[in-house]
Amino acid sequence: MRKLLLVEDDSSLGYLLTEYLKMKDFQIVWATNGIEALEILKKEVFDLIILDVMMPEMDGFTLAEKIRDLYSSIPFMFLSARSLKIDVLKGFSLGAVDYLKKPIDEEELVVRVEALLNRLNIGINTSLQEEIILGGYLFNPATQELKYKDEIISLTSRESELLLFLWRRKNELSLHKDILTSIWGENDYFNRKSLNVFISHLRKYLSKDPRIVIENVHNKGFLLKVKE
Amino acid sequence: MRKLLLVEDDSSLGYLLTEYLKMKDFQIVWATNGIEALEILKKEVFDLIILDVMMPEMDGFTLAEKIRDLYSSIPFMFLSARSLKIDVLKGFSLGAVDYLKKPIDEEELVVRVEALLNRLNIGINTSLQEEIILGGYLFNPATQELKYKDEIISLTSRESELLLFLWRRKNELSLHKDILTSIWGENDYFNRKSLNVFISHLRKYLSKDPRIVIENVHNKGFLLKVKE
DNA sequence: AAAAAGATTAATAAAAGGTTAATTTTATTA
DNA sequence: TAATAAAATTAACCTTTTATTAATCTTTTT
Repeated sequence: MRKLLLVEDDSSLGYLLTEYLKMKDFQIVWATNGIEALEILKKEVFDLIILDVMMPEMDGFTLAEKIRDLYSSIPFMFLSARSLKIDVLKGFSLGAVDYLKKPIDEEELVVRVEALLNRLNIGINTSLQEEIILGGYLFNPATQELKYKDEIISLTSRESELLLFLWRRKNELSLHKDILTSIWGENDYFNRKSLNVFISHLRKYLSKDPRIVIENVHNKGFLLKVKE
Repeated sequence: MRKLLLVEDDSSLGYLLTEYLKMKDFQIVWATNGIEALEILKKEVFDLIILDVMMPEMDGFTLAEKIRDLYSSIPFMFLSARSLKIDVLKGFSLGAVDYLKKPIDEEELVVRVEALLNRLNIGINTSLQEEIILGGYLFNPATQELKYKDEIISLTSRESELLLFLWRRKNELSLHKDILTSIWGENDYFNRKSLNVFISHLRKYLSKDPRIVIENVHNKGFLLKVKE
């Protein structure tokens, strides 16, 4: 889970943002001033810090400088009512990854934070084609590859479609009828024979991990079981 | 040097931003519409794309979708007079790294672009010498040259475009459909035959380094694998 | 035990892919 | 503008891959 530190002295805005970000599945710690923020940073690790600029005692810019010097790798962004150009430029010159002008729209804040963390964590060359974890196997439906340790098994289109179909209903029964009409287009005697052949292929490929099994329910269909 | 593609139909704003960004030591190419932008992207590599949202013919959101599907690794940001929340959210949901509301302040644009490039991908897409490292090869899409040690292979335009296309989606599947519609313009039987010929050429050129291979996924597409 | 359904391996034919060469198109230059 | 060169497309031919069908054996159900 992504963990954020919010530094905001205004208690109503602080509370609102904290609750909203929690709802959006962020882990969030709220500090009400700079000193507290620095104390928290000594003990915990964060993915991103969100700083208000105008705060009593220590303003956000000063705090950002300290954070940058002490923990240079943690990205931070500003929230500010001061939307003067000079302030925005100052924010970025201190190394901010973003500068949001108040009034803050919580939804916009969330999508910006997500865009930032996605880029930062996952990196530039992240594939949109994701891999499915299947016990000790990795299955990539886009490239039709099934990996087990160093070994790569190239699946055919039908094999890949069938495995994906079963995986989407894993631990649930997939009816012959549904598989055949969805993948083959027609539910008849010959296609059903064909389905048996492909089930057999998949079982062979998946035999390296006993936690992954394709079970038959007599006269009903098949079932991809993924154990614990 | 960092290389940007600006897509902006308004000529005075386009000119202003182009000149300003040049002054700030960016290499910048300005396209006035989506079609032109896609043509340029076939031949050149960029670190960041800046898109206007409201444009005739093809709007920025539609263009962004195409860019994301074809060249998933290039970050893009929006410039827009439409500051409605729904537009900002749409921009980020398409995968934008930032969304700036017009009127644009050039200085703020520059610091945001710099912050992005510093954080995200310094020198990932365009290296200083503009050359792409491909195992033991150096590929320069601008000069269409592929170097291996002392040897220089001159690629034709098609060969170069195809290699660039595959490289931008390296280790991911590039669908026949996407390659053909992007490079040939039309996805038909004959162009697909032609594609096979060019794949064959590239494989021959790239055969000196076994870490670089072009794999086929039957009935789906091709995949440039760059190992370790 | 008989009949039906399922599993597995192998054989076959169709489609897709790979490669080289010939032909057409496009660009260059004399 | 005609001759030449280069590039892209099309053709021809061969190889590989794939889905289907067949053949045979095993399991399940009644």
